Order: sequence, then structure tokens, then C-alpha cells
Amino acid sequence: MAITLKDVAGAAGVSRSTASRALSGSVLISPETRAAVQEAAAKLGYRPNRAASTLRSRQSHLIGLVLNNLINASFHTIAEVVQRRAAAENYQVMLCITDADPRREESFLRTLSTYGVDGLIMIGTGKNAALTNALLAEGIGMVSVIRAAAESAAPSVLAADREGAHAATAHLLDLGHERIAFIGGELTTNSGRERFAGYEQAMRERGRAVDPALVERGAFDPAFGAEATARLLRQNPTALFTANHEAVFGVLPTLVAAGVGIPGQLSLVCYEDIPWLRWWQPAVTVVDNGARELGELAMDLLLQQIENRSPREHGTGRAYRVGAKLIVRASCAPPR
Amino acid sequence: MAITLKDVAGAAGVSRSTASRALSGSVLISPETRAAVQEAAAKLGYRPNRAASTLRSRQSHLIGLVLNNLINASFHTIAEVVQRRAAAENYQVMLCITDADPRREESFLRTLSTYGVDGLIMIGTGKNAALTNALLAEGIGMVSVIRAAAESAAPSVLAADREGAHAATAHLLDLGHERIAFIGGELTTNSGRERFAGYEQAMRERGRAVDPALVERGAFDPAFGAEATARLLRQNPTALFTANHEAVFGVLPTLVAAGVGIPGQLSLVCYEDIPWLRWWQPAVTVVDNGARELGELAMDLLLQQIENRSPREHGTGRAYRVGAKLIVRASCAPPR
DNA sequence: TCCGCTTGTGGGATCGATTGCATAAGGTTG
DNA sequence: CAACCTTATGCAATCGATCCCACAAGCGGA
Repeated sequence: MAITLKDVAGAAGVSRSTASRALSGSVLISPETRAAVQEAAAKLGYRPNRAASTLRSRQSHLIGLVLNNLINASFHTIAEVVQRRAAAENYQVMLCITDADPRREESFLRTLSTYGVDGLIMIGTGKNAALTNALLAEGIGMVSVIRAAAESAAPSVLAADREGAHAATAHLLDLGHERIAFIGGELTTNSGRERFAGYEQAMRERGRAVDPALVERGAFDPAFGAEATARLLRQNPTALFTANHEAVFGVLPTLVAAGVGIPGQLSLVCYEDIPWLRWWQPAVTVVDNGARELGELAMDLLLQQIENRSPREHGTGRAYRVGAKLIVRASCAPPR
Repeated sequence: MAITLKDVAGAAGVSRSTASRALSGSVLISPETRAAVQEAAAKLGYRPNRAASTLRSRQSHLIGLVLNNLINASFHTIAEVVQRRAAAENYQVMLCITDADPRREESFLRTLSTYGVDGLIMIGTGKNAALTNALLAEGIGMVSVIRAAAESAAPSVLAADREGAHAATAHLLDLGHERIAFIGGELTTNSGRERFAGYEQAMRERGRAVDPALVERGAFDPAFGAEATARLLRQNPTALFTANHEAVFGVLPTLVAAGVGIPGQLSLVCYEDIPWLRWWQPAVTVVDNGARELGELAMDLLLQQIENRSPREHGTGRAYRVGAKLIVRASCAPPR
């Protein structure tokens, strides 16, 4: 039915082996033969059968991308970056959405391995370390992004959450703020813990105690952001650092509804550089966690692993950090 | 190296053929044999090799998802829905991001066909109809979503943009507005054309002429939204319908900066139900284009095609419509 | 008893590209 | 000129699951 390598070989007057070598490049083939085969392939519109190629060569040119969802800005940014880099290097991406459910994740990991993926980019739950380590041992490349299980042997690319939160808090302190409120995620999450640590550290460095009444931690969800903001406003803070991204959707409307002037009455810093915060009035100062660079670096590491084929060297669980950047815009001013 | 069907067959004391049939289900196999094979497979941790299966059976259980980007809310919503449905039906999704570039799209389509995808979900550029029709003729399933080329033989699932825009405009007219400004996309795009048509139709039905000074059409981009809003405010509209989703990011800050009271001074309706507009203060009345249903319906149609394997029946270019819903919130009121 | 049918199982070819091994042609060196 | 190496090519096995075909066992009816 479809055109196979045999047809191309026939048209070019060579054997299948020679045709294969001519098209895959980089082996002993005379320039004329190579040209003849390439011409024949082009003329016939030959498209190689990846299933056959994968079966024999054990290289699928497939990369599995495992993540929680695509709604979160960091996640879909990373997904985009990964797909683009992959395509540029002639790899294809299999998308798997886990909802942060370890059971779904496990199922995806098993399925991906049946497809013979060459590597995996994981924003993982951290609950399947035994399985991921087994896959790693089988020679499948792997890089964890954003989250990393301590027991995982895969290298990880992490956001500098502590540094980012530290920079945001320091910025507010530099402006002269003392009553800096904090809205964060639960301490059970990586980012919740690290960002609070950054906030606390900055306060401590300037000799400021953290006032528990100014700290709100809760679910990654706008409703929590709204409640927390309402509570915090009663404490008369002069600045607010929202380190819980999803909560922002609740924080901003609550501030507007309460008629709080920004930055006149309250200085505001949020987390993650999403378009809305850039286009808001006044434009909101944010911490950019560097989602694009996270994705780029993860793919660099993964492609290195895949090409070297040396799980030993990479299976060290080494953690790389991507710097967070404070993007100063118009939402902060010295306190009155 | 890895455990193959041969190993499972050996452990269960049957032939490879029998083992294969026992695991693939739905053929003549005695219950005891089937149980024995399944047990052996489970005990050995057998994971079938998809490459081999695809090569022989010409079914990859892969679906290609081709779209512009993942930033746009409709697109990543559709991507999520497609992936979930696919996973539930034991298909995997290959993600391809085209940036709406026909050349990239073409390249992805060719690559996907080398992987032997069973079907394609396309938010396409419409510029590769010859190629998509060829793939369709080869037996690859296909459904276009949101955009559809007239020359394409694939069925399409389209948003009811005209109806949505009509409903939004009618809502404003019902409240008593007469000077209803419109911000849309270029007429060269499907959604730009259809949404303007809906606006115009609603106006016409109520005997209102469309005032060209109240209509702005331009790029899908916040900067355009900001300029357009600034120009429109000089025309003293009592209501604004923003049918260009990306422009919203420029429209809202401009309105806030100009101190326009909503809905007191100006009623506002936007397009697409994204979290920000739900949590804005006041909550913004929007037209929901039904991205989730678009994705669901597209997958339903695709799975039907793949299972029936009857390109004839489906290759009719038939267009399905998903209804748009007006979600009334707090951003509209009668004019003063 | 024999024929024909149903049900279950095995043998072996097959999908299409890759690759180890053999070999031929041409060139170099002592 | 013989021994040897380099370069280019072909042959045939191979990857692992599927599926056509053959065939055996069991059973009912004539």
C-alpha cells in the first residue's frame, strides 16, 4: 500500500540496506548513491514507518510529557516550550495529564513505556519514585521539573521559590514597609514551604519578626484568596505579597471591591508573570518563576541524556535551579 | 531483555498466538486459558511492545492533536479535554504546536503520519487541505475544531460565534442600550467575521443601524484592545461588547485607568469564560464558546470514525455546531 | 459408524526498517 | 606482486505482536 524503503531502494537501484544507510546519514555511503536514494525517496514521497524503525532500533523519537493540567500558566508554558524544543530536534511529544493523581501518573508511566519513549519530562506527584527509578534503569531518559521526589534518581530542574519570595519581600522592605502581609500555599507543598521560607528569611534578615496575624496559608484557589484578603485587610497591612498564584484571582477583586488604592494605600506583589498582571491597572509587580527557562533547561538535560545514553552519569538526582526574577512594575510604593 | 509475549506464552504453557488472543480479548479462547495467560502476564510484569503491535496491526492507538498554541484558554481547554477522553479510551495524544504557521502544520502532519496515528484533532490553519484530504483518504480519522477549511473533507466542530455574539448584543439591547460599541477581530478570520455578523444582525433586528464609529476591528492582541478602547470612549458608548478575546487584556486596564464605572457608566460583555473575568470586580458577563463541549464532541466524532473505519461515511465535511452560552453576571445594567 | 460443524489452539509468515557480517573493488605498502 | 587496508555495498537475520491457515477434539444427527 504505502511506499516503503524497498520501493525507494528499487527505484534507486540499490539494496534496502544501502537505502536505509543513505537516508539515515553519517555512514559510509558514496555521495552519488546517497543523492540517488534521496532523490528517489523525494520523488516517491517516501515516509518512513516509525513503528518498524522503533521496533528494530529501539529508538522511538518520542518524549513523554507528564503534568498536572494545562490550566496553570507555568504548566502550559512549560508544555509549549517542551513541545517546541522537541519538534526542533525531531522528537514528538506525548501529552499526559495526571490531575496530580499518583494512580493516573502510574498508569501513564506504564503506558508510555510500552510506546518505547526515549525520555520523560515530569511535573510529577513524587509518589511513583520506585517506578520512575525502574524506568530510568531501563535506559529511559528523565528530568523532573518544578517538583522533585527525594528518592528519585532523575535530575531535576527546580524553580528558585525561596529566592523569588525573598526578592519580593526585600523589595517591599527596601521601600520602607513594615507590615507586610503574606498569602501563600500550604506548607505541605514544595512551593508553599519554600516561598514562605523566603518571606520569613527576608523579614528576619532585617530584624523584623513575622506577625502570624499577617500570614495566611491555604488552598491554591481563588476563594481562599478572597477570604484571606478580607481577613488581612482588618490587620491594616501596608503591603501584600501574594505567593499563592491561584489565590490571586480572589485577591484582586477583593481589593478592588474594598476600594483599596494600589499602590497608594497598599503595595502589592504577586507570583508568576501572567498577561493579566502585566495588563492590570496599575501593572502588578511580580516574581517570574522562569517557566520558559525551566522548560528549556529540562529539555537540554533530557536531550543530553538521550544522546549520551548513559543513565549512570545522569542518574544522580542532581538538582538544577532556575533563577526567579522580580519584575518591578507600578503596584508598589513607599508606605504613607 | 524486556519481557515479551513469548515469555508470557512460555510461562502459561501456550503458544504465542494463543497468548496474544487471550490478552487482546473478544476471540475464541477458553476461559481457563485466558485466565492462565493473564495471570502469567501479570506475574511477569508483561508490557506489550506498541511498536511491534502497530507495525503488524496498523493500529497505533495514537491521536495527533494539532493546534496554534496553549496560551489561549480555548485551546488549552480543548487540549485537556482531548487528552482526558483519549486516555479514558486507551489512546495517547501527540501534541503539535503550529503557531498557526501552515508550513509547521504541514511538517507535523507528515511526521504524525509516519507514526501511524489513528486520528487527528485539528485546530488548523486551513492551508493544507490537499494534504489533510490525502491523509483522510488513507484512512486516518480527522476532525477539525473551531476552524474549518471549506475544501476539507473532514467533519468539523465549530463554535456558534454568530449566535454567541447575537445573544450578547441582544442582552445589551434588552437592557435598553442604543450606543453599543464593538471590539472584534479582523474579518479575515472566521471568528472575527461571525461574531461581527451576530452583532450586526442583532442590531438590525431591532432596527438599529451599526455606527461605524462604534466598531473597532483589529489584531488578537492586548495593545489593540487598549487603543480601540481609548478611541471608543470618545464616542460615548453606553455599552461595550468585546468579542476579541485577546484584546480584553487591553480593554479592562484602559477602562479602569479612565475611571469608567462598570456597569454604572458602561455595560460590558466579553468573550470566553476565563477565570479572570469570573473573579473580576464586578464579575464580567461573558459569552462562553463552549470549549469543553467542542473538545468532547470532536473526540466523540473521532473515536466513531476510528472504530468504524469508514472514511466514506464521515468524509462529508459535515459541520457540527456547539452552542454558545451567555453567562450573565454583574457587568451590565440599563443605561443611565 | 461416519460426516459435518463448532470451538480452541498452534505453526509460521508477515509488517518495514535496521544492522552484523560477508564481500567486492580499489588503493597502498614492502 | 602479494598482503593488507579502506571504502562501499548486499544478504539475511532480527525486533515483537498479529493473524491467516491448518488441524485437532468434541459433539450431534443421519
